[in-house]
Amino acid sequence: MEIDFKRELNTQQLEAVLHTEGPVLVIAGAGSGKTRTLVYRVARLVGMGVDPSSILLLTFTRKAAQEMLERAARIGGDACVQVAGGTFHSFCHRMLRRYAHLAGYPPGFTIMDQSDSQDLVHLLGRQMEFIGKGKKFPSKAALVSMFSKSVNAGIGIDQVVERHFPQFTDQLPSIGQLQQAYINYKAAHALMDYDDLLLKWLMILKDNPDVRETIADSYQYVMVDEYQDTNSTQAEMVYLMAGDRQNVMAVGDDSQSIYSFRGADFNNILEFPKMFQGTRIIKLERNYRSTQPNLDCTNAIIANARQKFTKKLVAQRKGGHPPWLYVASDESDQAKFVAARIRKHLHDGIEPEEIAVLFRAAFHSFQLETALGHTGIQFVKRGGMRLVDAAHIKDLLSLLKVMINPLDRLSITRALLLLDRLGPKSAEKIYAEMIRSDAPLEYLSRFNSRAAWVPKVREMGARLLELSRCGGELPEIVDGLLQWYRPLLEKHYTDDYPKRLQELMQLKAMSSDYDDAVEFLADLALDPPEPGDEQENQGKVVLSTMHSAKGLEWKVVFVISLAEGRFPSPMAAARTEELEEERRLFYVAATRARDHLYFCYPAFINMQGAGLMPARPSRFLQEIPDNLLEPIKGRPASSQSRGPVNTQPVGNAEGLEGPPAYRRTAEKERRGRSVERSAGAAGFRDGDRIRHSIFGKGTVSKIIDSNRVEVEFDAAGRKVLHLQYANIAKI
DNA sequence: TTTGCTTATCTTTTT
DNA sequence: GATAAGCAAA
Repeated sequence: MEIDFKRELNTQQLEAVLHTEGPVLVIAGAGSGKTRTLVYRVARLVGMGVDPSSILLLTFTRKAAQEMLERAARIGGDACVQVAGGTFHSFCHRMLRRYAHLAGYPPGFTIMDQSDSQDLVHLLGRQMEFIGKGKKFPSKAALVSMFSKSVNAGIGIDQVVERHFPQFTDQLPSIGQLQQAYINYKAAHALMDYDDLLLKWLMILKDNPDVRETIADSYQYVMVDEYQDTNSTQAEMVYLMAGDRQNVMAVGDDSQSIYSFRGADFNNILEFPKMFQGTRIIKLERNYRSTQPNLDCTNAIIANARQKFTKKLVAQRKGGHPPWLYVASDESDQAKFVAARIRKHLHDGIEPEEIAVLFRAAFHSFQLETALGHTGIQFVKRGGMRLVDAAHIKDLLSLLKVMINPLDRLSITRALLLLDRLGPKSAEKIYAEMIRSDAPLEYLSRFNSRAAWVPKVREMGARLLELSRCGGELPEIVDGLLQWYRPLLEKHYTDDYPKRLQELMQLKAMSSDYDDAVEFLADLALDPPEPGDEQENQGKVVLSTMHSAKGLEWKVVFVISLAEGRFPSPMAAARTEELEEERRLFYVAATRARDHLYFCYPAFINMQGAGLMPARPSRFLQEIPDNLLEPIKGRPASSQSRGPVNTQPVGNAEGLEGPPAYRRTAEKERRGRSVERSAGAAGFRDGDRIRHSIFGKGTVSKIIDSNRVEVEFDAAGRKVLHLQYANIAKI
């Protein structure tokens, strides 16, 4: 798509600022050309002779970064693709590979993705017998999100629990202990989770003026997209990397902040001018995407927000039609309606990839998926379950991980459990013995005991050993693992193994872009493959969660399941802050449409346990004045009227609004915190011989301060270790 | 110790 | 409808 220069430069302010230096904040509404502004600036700078690799462009997804650079290249020349950056996480990862030793990690650290973190927390929780007994305990997902919130908000775990998980207040001591165990384990095994990537890099920037200088020198211009979705760590990082030059350009929209659940704070965008003195603020308030009737409606949605936002959009396009509203009799009727409408639009000549269906949670589209299947309409689904979370993918990856690091406890256990008649107990035992061995894989390949599964274990060990020694290309290695795994796959997933096998082949294909398994695994964690990554999504309708729709647009957009109990999410109903975020989410969803916008909700929804229940329209839908929507008549059988009419039947949606269960437990007495820090007096001296759980034996070569020592490992080289974290002992 | 069966629980959103 | 915990039997 060619970029329309006149459009870009419709404000003189913008034109002026594109040439100048210093901090700039672009506050821009939906469809106002935020991304274009960045693209244009990159192109302009490179066109003016700025070295592209000195421009740092930080975005939210890697795909967004790529797309922007390609667009910039079309205006500013091919050199634009050399611009540095990507996602915050991948950028931090690159920096840490270089500087991790400054934070006490070896450069060969391993990245944990969300599910790795959950698995680890689960394991540790079981070990300390917090998880597993009859008592009610937080799910591993809840625990991980507690730990993450604690890190991102910079507050203690006790406050996180009190504020966001009051139902678990009585278990605070165990939760605190578990958090400490989690932190210790990560440090001792050179593991980093998503938060660590950001945090450790920030720490290095803070503690090392020389690194900070080097970075500030190499990046003359720093640009950040979707600034409303950054957290305070990211904001601070940007500040430090900008150095004295303060050439930072941030672009965002405070009314589109939808990621606070993972630490984003849209106050960042409001505080930007305070952080950077002399910030020029540009507001883009013209909307080039939607038509005025659609915009009137989306403006009405956001107008009800508690917090007043900084701008109101005016459409630049003429004509158009107000959003349609369809009240389906139930979810299957909703699916049929959407499928039929999609068919109509396709018939009218709209390309499939110009049509999207958006919903709050991944499972809301299940019925639609079957309906589309019946009508033969092809689709891709974005959001929800990721490929890398599927059991068979994890199985294969665990084999690869064991090959790289035979002491990776979670992976070795997972791999061993694949074997017949080998259960958790035996796996633990084998692992315990492997740790003590000098060559764990060889040990595995000669494993001896009286159990029936011994030959299988040996076979597995031998295969892993052979592949790790063969020195083949990565795809060959993956193929070798796959051949070993295939019989197990077929046995275990008798009904759908062909599909799973195909996905494994896809994984193998992806690995061919890498020389190194470590790099491959890191990328899988940071940039998990999406179904729509390749050209495959051409010619297919898009089904997407509202979150995954951010930054995208389509000609035709359906927003479905807008019923209380579905949207806003019942999980968010208890807290006004979260409800406000749901409203912004609705705003994001509705502003994705260029021409045709549909809202749908089923008059009856299936609630877990309760069966079919009458549903009211979402509160956000009810807030929209009637004249801004155009109802569509449904089938005769369905109740078509909008509004509270549907709530009259007995046992209506009131059940959804009962007091949240935790209120009751929250009242319970709270026990004092008893999280204790581990004693700090380590007493190491120069020349001490020590042993580290991962790096093996070494000699202390330098005492840096009371917290850190430098160790010369016999095998693993020189490392700086934090005594607080590292698991080392004198020998 | 493993497995297979039953039952409960619960389902946001994602780098 | 998927996943995990609980329990009984091999």
